[in-house]
Amino acid sequence: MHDASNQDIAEILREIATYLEMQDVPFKPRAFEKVAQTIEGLEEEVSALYKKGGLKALEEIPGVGKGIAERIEEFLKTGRIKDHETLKRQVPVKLADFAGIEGVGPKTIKRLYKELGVKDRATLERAVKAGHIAKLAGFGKKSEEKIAKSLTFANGNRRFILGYAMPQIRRVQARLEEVPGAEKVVIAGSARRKKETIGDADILAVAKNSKAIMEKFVSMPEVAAVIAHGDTKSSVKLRSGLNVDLRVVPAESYGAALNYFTGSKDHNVALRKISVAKGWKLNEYGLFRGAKRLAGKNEEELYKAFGMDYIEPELRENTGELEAARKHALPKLIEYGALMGDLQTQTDWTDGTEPIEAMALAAAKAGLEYIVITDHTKRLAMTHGLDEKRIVLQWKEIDRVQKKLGNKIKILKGSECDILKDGTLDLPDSILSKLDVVGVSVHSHFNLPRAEQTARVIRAISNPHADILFHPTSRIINRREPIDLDMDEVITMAKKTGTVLEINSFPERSDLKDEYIRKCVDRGVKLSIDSDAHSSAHFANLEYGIAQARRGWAGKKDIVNAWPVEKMTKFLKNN
DNA sequence: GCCGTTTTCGGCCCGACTGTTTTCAGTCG
Repeated sequence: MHDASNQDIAEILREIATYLEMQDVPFKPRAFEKVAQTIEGLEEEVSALYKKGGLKALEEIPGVGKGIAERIEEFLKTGRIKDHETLKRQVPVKLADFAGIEGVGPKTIKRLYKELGVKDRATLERAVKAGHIAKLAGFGKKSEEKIAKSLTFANGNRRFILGYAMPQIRRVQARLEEVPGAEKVVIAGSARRKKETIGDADILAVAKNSKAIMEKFVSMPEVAAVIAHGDTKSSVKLRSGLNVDLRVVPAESYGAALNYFTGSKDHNVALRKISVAKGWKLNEYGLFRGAKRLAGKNEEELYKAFGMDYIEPELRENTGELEAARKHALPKLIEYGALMGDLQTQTDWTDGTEPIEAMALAAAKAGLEYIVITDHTKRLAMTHGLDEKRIVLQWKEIDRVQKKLGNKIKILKGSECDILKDGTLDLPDSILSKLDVVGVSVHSHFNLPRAEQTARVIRAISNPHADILFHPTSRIINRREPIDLDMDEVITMAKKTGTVLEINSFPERSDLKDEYIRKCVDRGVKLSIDSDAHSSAHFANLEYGIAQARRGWAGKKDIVNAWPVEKMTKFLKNN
C-alpha cells in the first residue's frame, strides 16, 4: 500500500477537527487541529516513525495521545478513519472546497448544507448566484457578497515564500510610515520570526491617529480587497494574494502587542500559561497583576518580568527557548551582516548570468571579503557544466580578475561538483585537490529509496576532497520534495569527515531546514550560509540564510563563512 | 483529546471585527 504522507494525515485530522466543531464538541477540535499542524511541520515521515516504533512512536509526537495515535494507525493501515466517516456522514460536504472562503467556518458550512444543500464549490457558487444565502436567517447581502468575493480568489490558502513576500511587506510598511502621526510601524508575525514560508503578514503600528493610518492601509494601490476595516484592526488582500493584517495599539502596549502578534502561537500560549501560574494576566495590552501593569511597553521588560532574557523572534517556537531564557542559557545567534564570505556562487561560465568580475564586485558591495566561484560540473550538461579542461581555463580567468581587483575582494576557486548516482563525484580527484573549496550536490536521481540515497550522499561527502554538502536535501519549496535522506546519519557522517553542511539562502531552497541546523549545532557539525547567487542581485538573499541559521540556534562559531578567510580555508583543509 | 514546575482530573489563550443583530455568534489569528 502507498504510504500516507504527512500532508494526508494532517488533512484528515483537520477534517475531523472541523466536523467536531460543527457538532459544537468542546476542546477536542483544538486537539486535532493542533496535531494536524504539528504533523504538517514534521520533517520525519509519520509513516516511517510508525514503521520504526509503532503506536509508541506516534505518541511521542507532541499533542498525540492514545486516541489520536490509534486513529493515525488506522489511517496508515486502512487509508481511512472510522470516526471521520461517521462524522462526515452527518454533513457530507467537500471541506477542502471551503478552505479559502473568507468568513465561512464550520458552523456556516453546516448551515449552508442543512438549509441550502451546499456541499462543494459548485453548489456554493450556485447558491450565491441565486441569492439564496442572503435570505437565510442571520445572513444578509453583505455576507453573501463576501462569499462571492472570496470565490473569485481561487488560490485557496497557499503559503508564501519569505524571501519573495518580504519585499512586499516592507513596501506596505514604508507606505504606512509616511502617514503623519505614525510613530512606529513594525513587521510582526511569522515574517518577523523569519519562517521560510508565511501564511499571511502582520504589521503593528503605534500611531496618534489610528483612523488615518487605517485609511491609508485599505486604500493602498496594491490592495485587491478589503477584508476588514476597523479603528484598531484592518485586514486586506494584496493583488499578489498575500493577506496583510494591521493592528494599531497605544504606545504603552507596544511591547506586549508586538510579542503577541509575533507569536508563535505556541510560544505565546506557553508564556501565557506561565503568566496564569503566577496569577498574572498577559494579553496584547500588557502584563497585569490585577489592575497593575507589570510590563508592556517593550518586549525586553516583558521577558524580564518573567525572569527571562530577551528571546530573539526567530527562536520563538516553544522548542525550549523559554526555559533557556529563564536559565540565561540562550545561544548567541549569528548576527545579520556577520558573514565574511560566500561559498557558493555561479557565473556565466555555467548557468549564472554574470561574469566572474561582476559577481566578485557585487559580493564586495554586499560587504563580503571573499567569494568562492562554484560553477556546475559537466554532468549538468544543460548548464554547460565545467569539465577538466574548462575548469582549468576558469582558474586562469579567476587569477586575472583577482589581479585586477586587488584587495577589493578575495576570489577563491571552487566547484559545485555533481554527485553521481553511485555517490562518486563528477570531477577527478586530481582536479578537486587543486580547488580551494569543493562543494558537492545532488542534481539528479531525486527519487532513490532512502537507503540508497543516504549511502550515495555519504559516499560523496566521504571523498577527502569534498568540503561542503550544498543544499543537502535539494528540496525546492512548492516545487520539489526533499530527497529521501536519513539526515541523522548524514549529520553523524559529516561530523566524522568534517564536512560542512550548507544553509542555502535561495528563498525557495532554504535548505537545511531549521530543525536540522539545530541538530548540527548540538552535535558540533559546522555550517555555511551561501547565497547560491546566479546574479549580482542574489547576494541580498544571504539575509534569509542567516535568518534560517538563527532559527536553528546557530552562532558565529557554527558558521564557517562568518570566519576570516584563513581560518575558514584552514578548517576545510584539516577536516 | 491532551496534559502536568500547583494537577492523573480539571482545566484547556483571548480579544477584535463583522453582520445582523437589540446583545451576540461566528470567525480569525
